[in-house]
Order: sequence, then structure tokens, then C-alpha cells
Amino acid sequence: MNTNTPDTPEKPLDFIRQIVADDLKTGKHSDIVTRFPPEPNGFLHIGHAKSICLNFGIAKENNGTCHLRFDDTNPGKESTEYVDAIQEDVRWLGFDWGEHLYYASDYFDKLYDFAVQLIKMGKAYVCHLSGDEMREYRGTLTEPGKNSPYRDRPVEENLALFEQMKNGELDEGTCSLRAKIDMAAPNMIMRDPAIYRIMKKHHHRTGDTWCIYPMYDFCHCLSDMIEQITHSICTLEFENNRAIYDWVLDTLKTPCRPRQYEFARLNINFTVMSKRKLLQLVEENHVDGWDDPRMLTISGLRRRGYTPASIRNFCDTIGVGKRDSWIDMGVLENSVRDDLNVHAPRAMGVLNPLKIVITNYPEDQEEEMVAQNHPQNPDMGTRTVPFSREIYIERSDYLENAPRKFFRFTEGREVRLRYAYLVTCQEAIKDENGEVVELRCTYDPETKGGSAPDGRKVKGTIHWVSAKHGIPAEVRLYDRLFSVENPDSDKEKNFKDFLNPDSCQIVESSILEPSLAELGQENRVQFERQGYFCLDSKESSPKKPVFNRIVTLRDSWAKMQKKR
RNA sequence: UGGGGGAUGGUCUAAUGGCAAGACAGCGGACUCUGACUCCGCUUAUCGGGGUUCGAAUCCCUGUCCCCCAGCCA
Repeated sequence: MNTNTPDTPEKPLDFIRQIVADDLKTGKHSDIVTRFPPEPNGFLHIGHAKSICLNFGIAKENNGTCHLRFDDTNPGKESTEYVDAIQEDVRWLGFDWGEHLYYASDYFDKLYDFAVQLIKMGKAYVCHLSGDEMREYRGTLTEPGKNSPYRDRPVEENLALFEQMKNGELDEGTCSLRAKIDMAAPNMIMRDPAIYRIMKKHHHRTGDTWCIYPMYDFCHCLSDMIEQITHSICTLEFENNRAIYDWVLDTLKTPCRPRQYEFARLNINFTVMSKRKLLQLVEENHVDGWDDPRMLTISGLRRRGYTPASIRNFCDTIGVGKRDSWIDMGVLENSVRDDLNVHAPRAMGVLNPLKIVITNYPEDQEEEMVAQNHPQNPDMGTRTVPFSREIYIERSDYLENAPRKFFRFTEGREVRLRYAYLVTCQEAIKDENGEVVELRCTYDPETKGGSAPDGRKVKGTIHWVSAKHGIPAEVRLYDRLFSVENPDSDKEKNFKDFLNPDSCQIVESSILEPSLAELGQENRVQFERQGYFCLDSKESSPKKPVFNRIVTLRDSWAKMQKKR
């Protein structure tokens, strides 16, 4: 139950939820049925997540049902590999279709009967125009089309021809079944659209039983009708298709009359969102498969370490409207930060190690330092981190000629090693090239745990890992796949010309605190001061852990540097 | 150019004739054993022009710009 108190104002409904609410209120519908209808010709991406959250969300909020229906009417492009991946992704996102798993191909018999019915009504005909001819006859945006010479074939002939199409007696491309509507219609889609074409292709579910397959405009509305969908929600580019959606259902006088509503599809900058382009990246090996952690596919986001909740929250934040919009990639990144900040335990990992020797720390001494797993949530407990004379810190935490505002190591500056000691850098050792290879430091034995008994403060706290105890790991630092906001917009260049060459930086010699050896595949951690990480599900092994950086922490120091 | 849609801060979303609100980004500050988190403050918007009205982002007229449609794809 939603308790709507002044303290927790209810979020205003988006325009589709408003329609649903009104339909419930007026009694137009008492049960809400929606559907998510992917074509199994590729993997789902973040744009689909928006649709999934909308359709399953509306059903859930109204005690309704949401069907998962595969729109598998084009066997040339579809496969069970995609069917399986899509189901896994929807489930992973946290949605459940119960027993309502359907395939448009389940309706092929019924669809065929409806087509025959249309022919008998004189509302469909078999047309022998070739593809090119059909285009010619269709007219243009400003000129009406002209009728096909086959438009007035007698019903009996159409019936016989359609039967032959079905029986495989006609070759692909020789003819098609067309709805007889209006070749002068200002809406191009209504100029006698093809509703069945000959395709002698093996279908992943119906095998070789069909030689003809229905087109989207004929199949989709009828599938919705068969499943008693109340609200058929799709993206804006189908607005023109609503006319044919309505025409089919109205002329067939179907008992159930679903309505189509359109919303704006999701655009995010610094990426591409079409399945066709994602497929290209996969097939041409620009990425490591559909689940490459840089891809905004659901499986890519999963491998990257995004949580289902963060994606759902993202979809909730961006809203549902009708205007074309571009969401900043930062909003997506923010949603996973917000989630992980609350739920991910903390740990220390040094990405680019620089050794420091604490010269006044006893040679063979070791200590167990107590560290909190989450600074804001004591319930997440503590762990111990081994400390010794030689440790690694982040290379970027030392600067030879440090500005005043640099709070980390430089000669003579005291810094806190998190949960350990206050340490002062005395000297930097360089190699023959002048490269700093080691720091000599001294520690204050009175500051165990990290605070000084005399109350003195240090500005900087840095992470570290004991050299003797640290575990080596490979870490992959990901950045946006494209280096420009809209890789699609350039008229001369291809979107692939804008691939970001630095989108995956592999760091082979990171050193992590030993507790990280126990981390499970499903878990995510924050490497303090760095970002959120998880094990790579494909490449990581206990012998050689491989971590993916999910997202960085916000870094106001870096921002300051950039400004200067 | 025919038809169908759409224009609110830098970005996204709300306001359903009655104080233009929220989020993100940005800027400034506080706090801090993560330069994280959190908290506080600030800058920035109704596409243009007319009209109706006591009152318009909202209604009317008009103009401009953007998106979609000429697959036997979905």
C-alpha cells in the first residue's frame, strides 16, 4: 500500500501511467496486461531496460501482468542464442513473467487464418510487383502512389495464390500479400503495406514448416489482441504504425481491442544504442563480445559490475516522455555509485604501486590493523589488514614538488596510512633515470590506528598494502567506449571512427589487500579512494584475479587539477 | 514538400488556467581517518510574435526549429 503523507509526496505519474490510471478509474479496464516484445536478433541494451522497467513496472504497480513475447517473425536474423540471453537479462534485471512466456511464432496458424479472412473480405491481395516496382508504385512523401495492377484480383485467385505461397510453390520475392487500404494515403504506411512475404528460411522454433512469415504491422497488433494486452507500449518511431495497428484490429473486428502508446526511446551520450551498431562492434571485434564491460548491453553492464537495482533506479530517474532527449552518461554512472556507496564493503588496493620502507619500523615485525568494512555502517563489521615495514602506496600519492594543497606524500610531509600509522616521508630514492623507485619514511609508533595522542591533525589519508602480504592482481580500468558525445551525428565519418582508444586500460601489476582473495564472483567492493570493482566473470581465476573497475569515485582533486 | 509527433535552466523531468518545482551537472562553503559519502548555499529555463483572461508554460492564432515515415526489417 502506498501511504501518501505530506512528508513523502508521491512521484507524479508519467503520461503512460496516467493513461493506465485513468483507464482503471473509468472502468475501461479492470486488469492491466502489458508486454515486452523483443525481437531475438541481438542482445538487450540499456534502452530496452527502460522499456522493461516501464512495462513490467506498470504491470506490477497495478497488480497486472506483463508478458515476455519474442517477436520472431524474421527467421533470417533470429536465433535461440538471443532468446536465451534475453530471458537471462530480463530475469537478472529483477522481473518475472511467470507463465507468460510467448512467441509470435506460436500464433502463425492463427495469423494465417486472419490473413485468409482479410482476403475473403476483399481487404488483402497477392501482389506480384517486385520490390523495385513496389517502391515505384508507392509514390513519395508528396505524391500519392498508384494502385498495383494486381490490386483487383478476385478473392478466389488471391486465396489460391496465398495458398501457393504458403505451400512453398512460389519463390522468394515473386510476390507478397498486401493489405488493400489506400495508395493515396498521406501516411505512407497505409499505402497497401505488405503483411506476408515468402521466406524459405529455417525458423528457430517452427523449423521448416513455414515458407511465409507475417510482417510486424500485421503480426504485432494481432499478437497483442490474442494475449489480451490492454496497453501496448512502444517507442516513438512506431507512431505512424498505429494507423495500421488500428486498421487491422478494426477491419477484423477482433473481440479484444488493445491500444498502442508511444514513448521516447532512450539516448545516452558517448555511446551508440542501436542493436545493428552494437552487432557491428561485436562482429568486427571492436569489443570482446556482447558482454564486453564497455558495452551498454544488459550483459555488458552485468559483467562490468552494475547492479540490477542501479539500472532500475536509473530508469526511474530519467522518466518517460515524448520528446527526444539525451541523457548524460554521468547519470548512469551516478546511479551505480549511489547503490554501491551504500552496499559495497570497502577495501584497499594499490593500482600502480610505489614501494615505501618505514626505516624505524622493526625489520621482522608485523601487525594486524583493524579496518571498518563501511565507515557509515558499523553493521558491516570490521576486518584486519596486515602491516609491515615494507608497504606499497599509490604512485600518484607522492609528488616531488608538491603544491601547498597536495595533502599526500612529499619530502617532510606527514600523512596517515589509513587504519595504520602517521608516517613522514624523509627521502625519495631514484634510479639512474631520475625515476622515483622507493620512498624512505619514518612512522610515529604512538599513532597506531591512525590518530595521534597529542591531537595533531594531518590533511591526507592514503591507502596502502603490505608488500609481504599483498596479492597481485590485474585490474581493468574502463572508460567510455566513444570519445565524442554523439558518435552517430557526423555526416562524413562512421561511428567507429570515434571509438575511444583508451576505453580499456589494463593494469597488470596491482597489489591488493589479502582479504580480497576471499571475494566472491557476485560481490562488489570499493577500493578506497579509487572506485568500485568486481571480479571479471570471464577472465578472473583464483590463481590470477582480474578486477573490473565498475565506476570511479568522484574525484574533486582531479577536477581541481583539470581546472588549473 | 504530404502526413505523424515534439519544443520548460547545460542535461533530464514536473507544474493538468493560480507562487515555474525536483534531480543531475556547475560554482562556493562546511564536515571528514576515503580529496569519497553527507550537509548548506548559489547561478541558470517556459522556442519567437500576437491574442483570450483579473491571471497563461498551460487555451486560441501565427511563425520558427527538431524528430519519425517512401523495407517483402522491427
